[in-house]
Amino acid sequence: MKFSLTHTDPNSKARAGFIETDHGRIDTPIFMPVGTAATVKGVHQRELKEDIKAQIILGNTYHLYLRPGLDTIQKAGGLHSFNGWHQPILTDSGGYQIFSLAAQRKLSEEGATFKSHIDGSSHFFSPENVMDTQRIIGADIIMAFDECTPYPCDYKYAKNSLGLTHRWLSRCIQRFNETEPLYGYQQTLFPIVQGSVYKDLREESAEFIASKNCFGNAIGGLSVGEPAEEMYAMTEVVTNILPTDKPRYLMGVGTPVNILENIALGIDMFDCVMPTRNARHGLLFTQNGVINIKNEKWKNDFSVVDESAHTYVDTAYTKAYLRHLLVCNELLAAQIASIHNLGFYMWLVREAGNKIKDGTFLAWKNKMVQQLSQRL
RNA sequence: GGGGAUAUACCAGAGUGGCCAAAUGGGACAGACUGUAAAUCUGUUGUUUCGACUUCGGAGGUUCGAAUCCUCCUGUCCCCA
Repeated sequence: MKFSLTHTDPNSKARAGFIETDHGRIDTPIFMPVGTAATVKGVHQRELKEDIKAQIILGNTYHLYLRPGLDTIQKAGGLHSFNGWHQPILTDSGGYQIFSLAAQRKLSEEGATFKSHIDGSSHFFSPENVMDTQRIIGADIIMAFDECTPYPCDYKYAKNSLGLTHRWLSRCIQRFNETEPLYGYQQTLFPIVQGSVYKDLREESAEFIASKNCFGNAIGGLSVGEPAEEMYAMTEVVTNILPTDKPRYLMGVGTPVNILENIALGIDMFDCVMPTRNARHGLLFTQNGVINIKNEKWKNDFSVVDESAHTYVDTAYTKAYLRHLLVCNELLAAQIASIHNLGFYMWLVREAGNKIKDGTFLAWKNKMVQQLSQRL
């Protein structure tokens, strides 16, 4: 696996480049659609590749471990073979589930005990078995097992949690280095910076993570409810420390504006459920602002979904029709809206890359940030 | 022709003397959603100058007090002939 940084923006810390993996190339900056349960909800792999132009998607260790289970994934020959997506995949480790399923887990030095959200059964995740599990799932990029702290989070908790995440990271790296990929292609491990919204903890964490000299580095524990300004402040603190010659992944971010602002701070990789979840709930992202397609105002608007036409659905259907499908709770609504939103997100990061390459990123970003926040 | 039932907000439907401007669904209208327990969740849905005011098919009556009890009228449904 190889990361090449080809362009840096003279007016900001934005960068452009590409990652080469055994499943293909990833241009950065990149957005990675989230496909928790081995599918990006509502979207065919073919649409992901050909219409949306996704280059890498996510999967989730916790969800895939519970269903269909590791035995099935291994028999399938790994996640790529199982779901028919033969481009790069990244798996989250379950660290986010420590945050989102907090009521159903117990943390210890050794690891985390979970109650399954499906049937209530108990399961134990440790840095070691999460590495083994991600070997079996077989993603190209796998994530360290961390604790994603909530917001707000008091300093003492954040500090203790950070220590645990760091100790877990050392164990993750050791296990990762002791094991081999199962399916004949390379895997790489990304460690995760934590530290909540505390500058000194973020600095400490970024330095520790950088010292591990992994292929790429991630920032976690943000976009969990904190004001955007705090998110940006923490990103900046961390990107000032992380090495420039390695990709930086800001986990779970975000809105189109969040993505542009964080690209400007030197982030290369993003993922977020927002384009797909909000699509299912009727929110469309466009370069002129956000549309709540369920609103009555669109009932008789027979203009196309999005004149920008980043994907075929944008001109194949009208706003009035998409609104109708959503109001009727038709499955096609989720599909159209998801393809649209993901196509828009992919266009956004692609365009950001183009602007970085031709040196006009900052002005373009500032103009876009104004437009994107509008409510249509 | 005889007997019985029923009428509640946009719809369906609870409520059968005061705690009722009226449960609950649905619909409608808004809002939320950031490493997915999410095709989910939340709010509003008579008027209002926020103190009140006018409502439960219509008219009248009983009562301190009526969606609730009584009388008549109107509509709808069911059974028998």
